[in-house]
Amino acid sequence: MVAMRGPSTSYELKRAVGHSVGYFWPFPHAQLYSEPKRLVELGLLDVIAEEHGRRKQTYTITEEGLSELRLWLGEPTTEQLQVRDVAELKLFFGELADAKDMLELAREQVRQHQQRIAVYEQMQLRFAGVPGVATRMVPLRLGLQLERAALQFWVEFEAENTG
Amino acid sequence: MVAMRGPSTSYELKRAVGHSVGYFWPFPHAQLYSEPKRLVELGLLDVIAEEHGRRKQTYTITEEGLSELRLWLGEPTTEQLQVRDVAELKLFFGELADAKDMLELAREQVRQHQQRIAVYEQMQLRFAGVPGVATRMVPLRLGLQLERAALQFWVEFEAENTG
DNA sequence: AATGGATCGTCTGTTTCAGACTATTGAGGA
DNA sequence: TCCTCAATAGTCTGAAACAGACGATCCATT
Repeated sequence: MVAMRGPSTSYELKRAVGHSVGYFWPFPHAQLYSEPKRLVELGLLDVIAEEHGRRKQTYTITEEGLSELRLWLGEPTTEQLQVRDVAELKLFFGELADAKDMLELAREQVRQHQQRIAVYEQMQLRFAGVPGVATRMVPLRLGLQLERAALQFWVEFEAENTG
Repeated sequence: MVAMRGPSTSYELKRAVGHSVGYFWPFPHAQLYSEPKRLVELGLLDVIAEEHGRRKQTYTITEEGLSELRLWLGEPTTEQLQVRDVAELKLFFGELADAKDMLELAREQVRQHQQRIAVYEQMQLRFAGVPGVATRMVPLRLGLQLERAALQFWVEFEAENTG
């Protein structure tokens, strides 16, 4: 996260993460403050303490940090994709639920996924022309694909279960 | 989870969960032992202590538990779908990585998603004819759709970044 | 009798997480 | 000028989630 935009403060990271990774993999901002500290101790980040009488720490990645990062990028990825979706969880109990409830669930999911897709498409548009950002948009495309797949599923489900 | 199959032990749940929800939303089995206890205290489950000299607790859902469950199923679902995928995370740093590494990442992802899809399709086939299980297969379909979307993405990505 | 696999369950320590809480800064209006 | 409010910057706490080692037991084979 750090390296991509040059030196950053935790707050800046928080914002950057907020509308990128954070969209599909949210995590509490407090970690954006505690993690850098850990990484500094490991020698992977440096602090460029500045202005404002000690508040506002700016971090840069060190050479070592960068090579660690690249190492990680080159490692095989064994973890499976995880999907956490309480809607899907509810689906597991479909038999027990009111048909009405499941239908409402589907409708709501359709709404939410449509909305999310709209947001993603907005982002794509906004950054479409900007040079250099192109590669950063790649993960967004995956997110979009997944959202669309989910949307399609719920639309079908709704159709099947409608009167 | 409990209600769908009638009274169960934690171990049975562990297995059942293992090849259903657990596929896309894994969690440690220890919770399958601690949670029921909590739910018993809340009056949502009953213990049918049996045989084996006190080991092996069998749980049933109570009337109250069932109505709580139904209540939950009827509640609006506000949580967004979460996707945790370290491959996608790595993609965010694509600029910094070796092109080679990203290509290998893509290839590996293609492999993994194909394999996962195969497993899901197997499951679908196996339970295709079995009566009563039909509705239980619904969430699987969503999982399958998502996997296919991911696969498609990585295939495209690989194509774009090859030679 | 010994092995080993499936069953059954506990325990420990670490991470993650949600979200409340505190401060500071800077811009704009009364 | 002073006030207020939003944005910025960061800490803290307690609760859940998590990984994974560990301890038992049962049962079928060798």
